[in-house]
Amino acid sequence: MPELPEVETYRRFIDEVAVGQTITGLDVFDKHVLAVPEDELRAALLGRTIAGTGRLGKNCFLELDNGRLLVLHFGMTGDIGAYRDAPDAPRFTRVAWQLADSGLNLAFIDPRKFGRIRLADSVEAYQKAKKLGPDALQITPAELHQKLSRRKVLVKPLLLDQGLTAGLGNWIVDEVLFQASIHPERLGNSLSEQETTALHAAIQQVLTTAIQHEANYRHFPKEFLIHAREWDDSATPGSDAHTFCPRHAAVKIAKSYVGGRATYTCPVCQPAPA
DNA sequence: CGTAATGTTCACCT
DNA sequence: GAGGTGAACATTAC
Repeated sequence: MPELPEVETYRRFIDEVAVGQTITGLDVFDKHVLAVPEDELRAALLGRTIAGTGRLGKNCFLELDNGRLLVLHFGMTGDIGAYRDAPDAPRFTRVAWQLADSGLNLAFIDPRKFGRIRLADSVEAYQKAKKLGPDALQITPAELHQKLSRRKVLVKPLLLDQGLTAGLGNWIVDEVLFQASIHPERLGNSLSEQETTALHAAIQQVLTTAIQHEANYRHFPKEFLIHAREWDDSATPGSDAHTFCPRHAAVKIAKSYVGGRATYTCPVCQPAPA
């Protein structure tokens, strides 16, 4: 799940559950998701109070009272949760933090274990170390245009590149390109300023809409392409209406692979480059 | 049983 | 260096 809107939703959850709380315990059920030695993590966290939260792209920050950061990246299947008693720990909880005041445990849940937990000295240091570009909600139209226009690369992989802008994932890139009527195989340097402007507006619109719906894709507006993705089949068995373009009732959404990733497009809305 | 999967990274090739 | 391709990671769910 975790693209920018999910991570923002997790951040808000952590903000409500954990800010102001002191960390009194760390449970590591599977150290595979730790990118720092467990001892170091324990020493850095125990007794510290969570002063606030932050987010950059798909990375979530818990700001400690000494200025350091606990950084959560959720990989492909990560999630966040809370529980009071050990038997109630969500399935696939890999790490949990005991919060003194509420008695709750904050859970890092990750079935596939591609997520990672690390420490950082500051957002800037982390951003530099991981070579992350500006957050997808912060990048300006001019910046986006400049970055795209310098590269002779397919626009879809470009938008997925966290160094160009941070936070866009596979589903959202497809949605954004559909909303902006741009084919994913257009080259970055082939986009007009007008197209980049439309792209920027689509990024803003899709992300803010997704966040409003707490990243629950099934609640997205019906003019969103996302409903054409295969996973919606299981949500609405027997119906195939959703496999058509929201703007062209007779046009089937096409599935292909761009940059090695499953890609959905409307052949009419998004004409392939010559 | 086979297949695909929301992310990231690295090796290897042109 | 730039860009493309494919695999690997670990595991579930369909």
